[in-house]
Amino acid sequence: MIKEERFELIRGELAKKGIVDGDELAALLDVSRATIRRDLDSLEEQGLLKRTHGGATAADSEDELPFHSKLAAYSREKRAIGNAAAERMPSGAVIGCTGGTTVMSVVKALKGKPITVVTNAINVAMELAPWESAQVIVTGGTLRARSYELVGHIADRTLGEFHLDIALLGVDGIDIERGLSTYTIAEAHAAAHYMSQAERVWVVADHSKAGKVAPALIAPISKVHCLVTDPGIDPGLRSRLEAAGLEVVLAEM
Amino acid sequence: MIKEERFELIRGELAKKGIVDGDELAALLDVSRATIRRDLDSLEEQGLLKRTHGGATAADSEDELPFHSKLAAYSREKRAIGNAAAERMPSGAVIGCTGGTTVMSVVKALKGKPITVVTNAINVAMELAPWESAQVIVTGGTLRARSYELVGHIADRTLGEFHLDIALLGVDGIDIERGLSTYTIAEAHAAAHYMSQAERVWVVADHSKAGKVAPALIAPISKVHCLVTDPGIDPGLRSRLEAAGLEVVLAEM
DNA sequence: TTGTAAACGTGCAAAAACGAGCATAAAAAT
DNA sequence: ATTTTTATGCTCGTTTTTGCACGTTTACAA
Repeated sequence: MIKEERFELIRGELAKKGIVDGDELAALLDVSRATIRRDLDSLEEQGLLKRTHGGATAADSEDELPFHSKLAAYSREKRAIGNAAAERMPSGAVIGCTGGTTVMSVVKALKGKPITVVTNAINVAMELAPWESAQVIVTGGTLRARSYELVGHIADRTLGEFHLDIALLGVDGIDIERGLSTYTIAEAHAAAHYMSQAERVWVVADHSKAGKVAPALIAPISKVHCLVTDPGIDPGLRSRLEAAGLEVVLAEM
Repeated sequence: MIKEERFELIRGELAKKGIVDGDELAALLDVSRATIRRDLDSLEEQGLLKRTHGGATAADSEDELPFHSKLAAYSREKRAIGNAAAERMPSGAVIGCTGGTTVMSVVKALKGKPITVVTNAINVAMELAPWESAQVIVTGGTLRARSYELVGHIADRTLGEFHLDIALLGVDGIDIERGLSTYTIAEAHAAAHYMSQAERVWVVADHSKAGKVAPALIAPISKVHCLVTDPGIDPGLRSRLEAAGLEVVLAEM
């Protein structure tokens, strides 16, 4: 029996029982405990399980969170932006939220506020689920692979039934000429739909997005009422954005 | 038996009974009282329970994790049921899923299988999000407070647009006379709707639900094709269920 | 309030598990 | 065929965990 074969069996046992015992594995696979320990070490290094004394437990099944990696970038700035945006959010507002890590920071800071949230991002909904203060409406739709956003005609139809006080958008690019943009058409479409249903449009983005243009265009700057970003934004760009009639809020850090 | 295994069983007992006795645990786990006391100390430090003289009670700060605590009750049985149900799930099937911890166990075991899942539970959707093998459709709707289920006319309308191969239901009670039942009307309504859209109905429930009747009735036993449960079910009850034309699958533990 | 029995905590010794190093055996490369 | 690499099992010293003993504290009832 080769190593990979053992790895497979160990993972199988782990999936079946949740907890494995070193002695049992040694007997089951007919190898020494030393080998089992080395195997468990390897598997732990791959993040497939968590070692304990005497065996191992299933790793907290956050196997592939494509968001965790992104969250690391500018996380300080995102947190500050989240707090600033949440602070300015009026109680009782009906808010439409796209997905995205910056929007998630705002949602986290909104905990406990009496608001209504309409969203097509299930991670936003999950975050608010334990809090009775917020009423949460999920649009429904098809879950985009490796994302947490719902898209398609179901999402569109549901969103069309709501009037929003504020559309809260996270974007990948914000530019004077080209306006708001993001990486995928589906996200751009959802963002544009939120804007069309909303009284006011707030954009949250760290300063690295300012001046950038991503492939999928959403809308011109003129449609945006407020941008919440961090103090790292270029002052000249900020002036031009304000000259375009956009309120720019700099989060305190 | 390793320490983590004891921890899990202690949490399970706690979730089942709400209060545990040190002597009972010592007898059940076949370790000394000193070890039990040390275990309880550890678990208290993790905030998973509250120590008392002679044992421990469930921690009351369940605001943050309304789900984790529930998961502990019969977690071994639920995992076994999840594996058994997932194994019997045909590739490519279109499955409708309610929420509930037992259904979540099945969904976790379905990782990597090529299936289509229609669900009104956002935690189910979150679990499947990283896996490209599954196509996930979320019904949308209003998020029930402190739960992860979407309800209301949006959920109904979306669900009505789908034909399901299998309705996968988690219930709180399954009884010969009264049929399937659950704790809230909203959940019962959702479950009944899944049933009406599905070719076949599978119910997953640990043996503690067998013979019980919860307040909100869903449907009679005759509408169910298959029950996946654990070997702890009363043999007489099992016979009567099978006599009623229901296939009963006992998960291997 | 006071007595009593059960439970608690601490110190200590035994047992189990761990990590590191080394020798052997198998596999791969030369 | 021989060398190099890799994998496995074993030993030994160290760390962690467990069980027991004993004095102290707590809960319950008279």
